[in-house]
Amino acid sequence: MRELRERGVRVTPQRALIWRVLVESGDHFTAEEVFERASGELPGLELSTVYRTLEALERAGLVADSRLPEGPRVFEAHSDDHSHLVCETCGAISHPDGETEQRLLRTLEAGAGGFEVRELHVVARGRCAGCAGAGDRSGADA
Amino acid sequence: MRELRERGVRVTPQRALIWRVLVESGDHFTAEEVFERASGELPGLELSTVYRTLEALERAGLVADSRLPEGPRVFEAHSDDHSHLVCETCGAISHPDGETEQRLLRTLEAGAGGFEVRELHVVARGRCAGCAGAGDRSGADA
DNA sequence: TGTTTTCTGCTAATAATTTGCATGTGGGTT
DNA sequence: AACCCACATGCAAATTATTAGCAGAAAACA
Repeated sequence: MRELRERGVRVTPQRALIWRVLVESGDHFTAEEVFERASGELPGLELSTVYRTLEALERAGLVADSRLPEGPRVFEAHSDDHSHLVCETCGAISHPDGETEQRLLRTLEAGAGGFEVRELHVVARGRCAGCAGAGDRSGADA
Repeated sequence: MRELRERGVRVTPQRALIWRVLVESGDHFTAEEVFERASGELPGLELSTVYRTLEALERAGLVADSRLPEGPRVFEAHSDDHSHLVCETCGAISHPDGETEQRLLRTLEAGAGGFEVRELHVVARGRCAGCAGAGDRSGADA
């Protein structure tokens, strides 16, 4: 867990584990989900510790969080993007690629009349390629 | 308040008032803020009623809500856009114009590899034209 | 190894939102 | 104009998500 130390985050078993959970899955989890996964490997772990760790990792720039239109906050190992594609059919969350993100940013700044964007969060809800292809009409809310 | 009735929303003094508060201000409010403004005119109004009313108006398509990266949900009289420019200096929330929104949508769909976007939420944090122009360095967090 | 600083578990607090229930009322009906 | 009844409201309490306080434990570093 050199990665953490380098960023000035004190390494503890809890932090190393939580970080590993996020990195290995590469997925988005709520604090509760992180807690479930991590406490399997480290019984006695507390949810409040998970929150504090996620906060520490965020301060260090290692983790990012988003508020989707519904449900609690989701956390993920940091990537510079803050854009999410949420599939309403299967629940999967994915990211558009970096170039698309850049285009979104430029598009927005071009049309926002002098607003200087520092941070851009995009959440699209709809159907992922898989679900759209599969049950084109049938699987709409299965 | 014909507008409400037409949309199948039963009209009560509470609902008419809450709707008026949102429409007249044209602004974004938290449930708490709506409550404060409305209960000035209708003492006895309850916060839970505000929540239930906002929910009813949302179901009817008259109100939209967003979850900004921080703070409680904000509600506004419905406009088809779900994009917000949040000024970190003065706190103002504005919208990009409809054309920009359309462009954002097309940009995203073009780059999202088959994801079908049904609803797009964009939140940009930064500085509005006014604040960026005014205190270019001084007013950064005033 | 000792010291200092910072985490962690545990418990309790807070903030935001939702729910249950008895009563009251909008608005179509007679 | 009185009547009905599904639905809304006030009020209180429950839930959910997140944060905070504190005493003991354990990292980092001399």
